Amino acid sequence: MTSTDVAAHVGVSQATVARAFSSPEKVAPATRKRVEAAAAELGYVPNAIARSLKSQRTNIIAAVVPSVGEYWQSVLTAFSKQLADRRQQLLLFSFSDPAQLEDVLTSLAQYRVDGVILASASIDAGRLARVGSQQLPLVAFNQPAASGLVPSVSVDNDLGMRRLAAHVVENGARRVAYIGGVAATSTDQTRYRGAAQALAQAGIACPYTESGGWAYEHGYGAARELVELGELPDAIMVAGDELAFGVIDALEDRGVSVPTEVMVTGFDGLPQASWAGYDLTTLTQPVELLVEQAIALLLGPSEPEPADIVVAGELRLGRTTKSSSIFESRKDHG
Amino acid sequence: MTSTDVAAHVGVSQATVARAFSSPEKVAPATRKRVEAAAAELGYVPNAIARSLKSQRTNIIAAVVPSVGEYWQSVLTAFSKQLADRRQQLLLFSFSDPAQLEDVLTSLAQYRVDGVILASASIDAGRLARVGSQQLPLVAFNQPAASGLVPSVSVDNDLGMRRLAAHVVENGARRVAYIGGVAATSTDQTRYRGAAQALAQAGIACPYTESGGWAYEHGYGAARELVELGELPDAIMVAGDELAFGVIDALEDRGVSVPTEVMVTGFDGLPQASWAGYDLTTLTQPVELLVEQAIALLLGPSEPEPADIVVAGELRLGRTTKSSSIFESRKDHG
DNA sequence: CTGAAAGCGCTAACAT
DNA sequence: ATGTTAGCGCTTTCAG
Repeated sequence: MTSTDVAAHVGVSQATVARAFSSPEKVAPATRKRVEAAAAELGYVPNAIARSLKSQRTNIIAAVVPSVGEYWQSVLTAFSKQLADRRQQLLLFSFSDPAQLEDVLTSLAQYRVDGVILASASIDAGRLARVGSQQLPLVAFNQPAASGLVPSVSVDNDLGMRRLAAHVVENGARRVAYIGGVAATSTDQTRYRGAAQALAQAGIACPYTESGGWAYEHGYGAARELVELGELPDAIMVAGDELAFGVIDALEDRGVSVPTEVMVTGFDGLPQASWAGYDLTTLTQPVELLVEQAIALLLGPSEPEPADIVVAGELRLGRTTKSSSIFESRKDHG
Repeated sequence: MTSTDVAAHVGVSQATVARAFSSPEKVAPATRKRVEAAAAELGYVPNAIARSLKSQRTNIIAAVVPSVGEYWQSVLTAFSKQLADRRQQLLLFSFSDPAQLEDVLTSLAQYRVDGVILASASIDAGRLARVGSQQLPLVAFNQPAASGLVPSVSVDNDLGMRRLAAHVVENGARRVAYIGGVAATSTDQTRYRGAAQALAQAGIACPYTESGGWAYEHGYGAARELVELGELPDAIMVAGDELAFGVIDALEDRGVSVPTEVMVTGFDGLPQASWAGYDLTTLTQPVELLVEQAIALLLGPSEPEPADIVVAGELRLGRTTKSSSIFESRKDHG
């Protein structure tokens, strides 16, 4: 079914049918009705592919997202929703291994999408710069390393970790351990730096342990090792919520109670952090807002130099740090 | 950058450049090298949009998926991965409200995708039939109601619930309650029927409570009401894992211990079900396998009549039902 | 093996 | 307000 078929059926030119759909105001109401009726009858729908070829706009935004991780899934959902509101579609490119990225970016280039959201901590600066040098509108999502190279939107990792650190210190923590995700990523580095610096100001050290990933298992494993080494700190600051869930479960499996013996903080503000089972103290990322900004950067007029938007998150106080009284009584006795 | 530009640069015809990319074997090795070199230098990548216009294949599969729910996110990830392996892209259409479905299906039609995955419990049979009558290859994912109307792939809800029911009965449950999701959906109905029938065979009733959704909060709310009504059963069978997490947390928040006082079962086998914090007894859906079958149905030769594939899940025994001893001792005393 | 030429279905001047 | 016409970048006969 093409516009030509409909045109023949109605007895107008193909161009009129096309206009009836792409700019209805340019066609007489009566003609438009007849065209619409015929289209409905014949089951005609304009061909977006053909339209794109001519107009050079696809109304498709590509999202390059890691295929795993609770956090990315929530981000994806937000993008998909907000893009739908703007009549854009989301073409999904997920990858599990940074090595696949090359392929992904190649097949992406073929689709002449209107813009790309690059959401992954594990893209190195070199590649980023190369992608950024293309024509294609691009925005890096939550990748501190992208700052300056390409337009980017991130949560304020530094501020967020400082606030979490301040909170555990207020709650009496004197010895703090930090469990990171993947040390090579800029997100991990930025978060750790924020925590370490804030704690240093309170005269507290913050030894870093790399868990090697961002998933539950990684957190679980890292915390188990910490327990086995003995010498548990007052608080464990964890680089991400999913990791933190693993940390909490590992601790409690080994009889270490949270927060009575050890406080735990996360980062991200996943829905599950609010679930009663964990009720995690964390830094909630304003995902909707971040996504909104990213889309604005992508679809809006391109700035002369790459904009870097940093949005503050919100401290969520859960029961994994509610232990001021415990520490105060400890101090009384110590 | 077009094939014509590259052709001019190399000194061959545009057709040769196009062939060098779409069917390299039809072009002399020497020419191909020169074309490839020029393309790399000029940054040329074939335009998939233009290709699709001519070839009538987009290599894009659309997925229509609810925008919320842990389960759908895991399904989406599986699709995205497996489609990438087959060099297909995933165009995502998410919707939060069944009312939006109409719009979604319309914009979907414009993109002339090669196939559609319809994954949502809340599409009524009428609409399904209408969509199915189009040209477009289609597969319904985990929608028992679709069976017979359009090709479909689902987990064996009935068998799964029967096995869970058998398990709780073996573990000594004599009074069982069922917490459903959305009663109007075929998934909910099929699961409940399986549980109710299996329990009936053991002479056990299975009163149904609708929680009104599939999210954590719905499970939490439904369980809270159950507790407030008093009269707790030996086991609560829940229609989905995410609901079950809410149920467990609601019970424990009110001092009802799981599984000592009440056993809980889920359905889906989300990653979180294996997390130590919940360690839920559930029916694990073989998501990878389901997705594989769905893709095969979509991309393979179309059958004369709609195929309905039903795949059995796997029983996962967690600690939310490990309580045989408790019940046995109760029986001793009762 | 390579080139010439005709479209795929639509948009956007331009003309009427 | 509508029709005519020329492409968008590619694939694909058909010749050579």
